[in-house]
Amino acid sequence: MKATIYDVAKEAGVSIATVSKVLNGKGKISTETREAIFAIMERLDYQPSLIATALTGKRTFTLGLLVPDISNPFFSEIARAIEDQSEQLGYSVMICSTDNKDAKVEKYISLLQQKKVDGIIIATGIDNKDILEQLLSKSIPVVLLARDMPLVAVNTVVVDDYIGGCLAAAHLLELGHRSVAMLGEREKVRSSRERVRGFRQTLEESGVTFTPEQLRHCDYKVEDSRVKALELLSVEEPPTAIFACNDMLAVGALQAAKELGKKVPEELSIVSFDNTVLAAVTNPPMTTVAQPMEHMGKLVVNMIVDELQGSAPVRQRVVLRPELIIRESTAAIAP
Amino acid sequence: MKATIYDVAKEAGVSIATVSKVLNGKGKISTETREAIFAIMERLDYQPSLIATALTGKRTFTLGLLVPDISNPFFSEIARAIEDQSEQLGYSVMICSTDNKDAKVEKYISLLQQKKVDGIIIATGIDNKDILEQLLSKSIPVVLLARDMPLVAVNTVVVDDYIGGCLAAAHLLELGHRSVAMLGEREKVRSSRERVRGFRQTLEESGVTFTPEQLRHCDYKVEDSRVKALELLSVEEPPTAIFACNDMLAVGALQAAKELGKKVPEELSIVSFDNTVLAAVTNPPMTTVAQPMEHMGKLVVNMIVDELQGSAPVRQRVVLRPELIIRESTAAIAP
DNA sequence: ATGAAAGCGCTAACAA
DNA sequence: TTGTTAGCGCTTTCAT
Repeated sequence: MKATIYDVAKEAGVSIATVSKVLNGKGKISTETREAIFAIMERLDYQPSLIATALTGKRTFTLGLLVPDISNPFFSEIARAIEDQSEQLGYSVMICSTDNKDAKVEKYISLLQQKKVDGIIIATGIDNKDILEQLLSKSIPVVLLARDMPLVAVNTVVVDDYIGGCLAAAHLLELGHRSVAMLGEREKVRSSRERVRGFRQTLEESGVTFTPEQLRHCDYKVEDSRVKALELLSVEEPPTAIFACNDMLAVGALQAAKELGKKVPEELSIVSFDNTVLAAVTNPPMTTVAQPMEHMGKLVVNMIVDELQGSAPVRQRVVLRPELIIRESTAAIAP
Repeated sequence: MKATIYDVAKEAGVSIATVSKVLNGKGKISTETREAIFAIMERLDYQPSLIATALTGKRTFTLGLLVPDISNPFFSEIARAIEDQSEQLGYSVMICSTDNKDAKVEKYISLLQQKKVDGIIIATGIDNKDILEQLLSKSIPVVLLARDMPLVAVNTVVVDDYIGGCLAAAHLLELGHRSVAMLGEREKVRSSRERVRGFRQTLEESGVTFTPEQLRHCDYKVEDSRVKALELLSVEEPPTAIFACNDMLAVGALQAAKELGKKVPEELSIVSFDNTVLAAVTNPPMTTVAQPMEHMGKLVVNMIVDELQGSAPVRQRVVLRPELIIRESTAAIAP
């Protein structure tokens, strides 16, 4: 079997307490025994059991990450950022794909608690806020990422969706577009609504009208957005630009344009949101409102670890500024 | 604090042994006390600590997953499949992105062992096979996924890369292509070499020559493959088709074609490998050799869990057949 | 049908 | 400087 602290102690002719001390660099231990013990640990290939450690009340050094779907590029990119920072700080991360189903959320949350994870990062939608509130009462650090529940007092890291919408609109306006459309996510998605709001408001401030018919809500599927984009483009006087709420939806718009024989960006400009790998890979490469994913991931694990360290600050809500990345899917309208 | 088994026992006026038994449905317990105990567990919102359970020698119900990079669509899609099957079977999964660095691999493996994961799925490259051999001596189930180390006796799930290469060549041949090129991964990547081998052999069997100059090795970056594709296409008599070793490289080829003003598929056919979301999202959608990712994920966790259940079969190597998905990036050569 | 007690591997007082 | 001992929360004989 694997060597335990007892094996090391016996082999070194000391008590387990001594071994434990050198292991944790605590107490006063003579250099000789310390060295000897290290040597023996090495020789026995001793690895302290984190399970046992955790049982004595210490951390498990594991974080839970709830996302809708880890195979969605946005979340897998975020996950990578979170994993990297976690690893830096000595933590591992457990991924949980919820498909945005409350039932799965509840199941995973309870599982994570049983596994005594040190903190939970929630990047998935939760319809029933009671689930979240109950979790918060459990004295385990929780941070919402890329999701917002303004009515709940919980640490949050989000991008400023409203500004993102503004950025997209301003860019299009600057290129001379006056007739634009938008592809949003389902209505209940808050961030999508905010993007719409910023987009619309910026347009209207420039005297460009944006009516409900110029907005379509889609599922997160290119097929759906393709169809919706087709609708948007098949009217009497089609828009010259489309703002899609995320990269995947923008792909659908791109396909619709191709289907209609419209050249992008010459005949139709498209701007997306997120800046995942998808945006860089389309043809043409997509102009997009980028979310600072690495930064978000880093921040969110730092917040959790800070809270664990006791330096528990007041509940905070960090709002990051998105950034417009101009690539080749947008152009000035033909004169 | 959280309720423990002691709280439940006390509340029910029984011993913790009894509670433990009803918890695990073991031993003989009168229906009355059983019901009573369940009621109390409910009321106290009692959740057994999996840490404590694990310490008594049982499973941790956690699997480790080593991938090069979880933000790479191929691996995030595989991860999703693994997560789903794990969840079905009651396991959680811990992700570890190694960047294909042996040092990170070693670090993560040791960490996973300390956390007493029940099994490890390795979908990352390992240069030094000693690392793997040492792990295998540890009596913890290990399965290699989408990676091959023929010299090591370890359970493996892979796709038949050779056949994949054949499929791509056969498709191109059938469309009339006689002058083709290929974008591979770095030479040390075994699966890439196999794809090349199948591709070349099928061509040669049809009397089509395939020389070393028609093959370029790339890093996993669209920028690199774009450059290499540009080279391939900038010769006297450029190929009429390119087979890229994975979807990302195919994107680079697509960009190169565009840069040269070559229409895909009219003037250049492209076939890729993997069938991740990228292949579906390009313009035109990519013809690709698909890996059965969901199936691979499912299989690999089943193998681990079977081994844990003691039904330990002999070491096996499961080779899945890839499948050609024809989309719009390939066409017959102009007459 | 139920309970007492040992043990899983480690940490943390408190002694010595 | 080092050792003794009591937990942490649960499982599992072995008694009763």
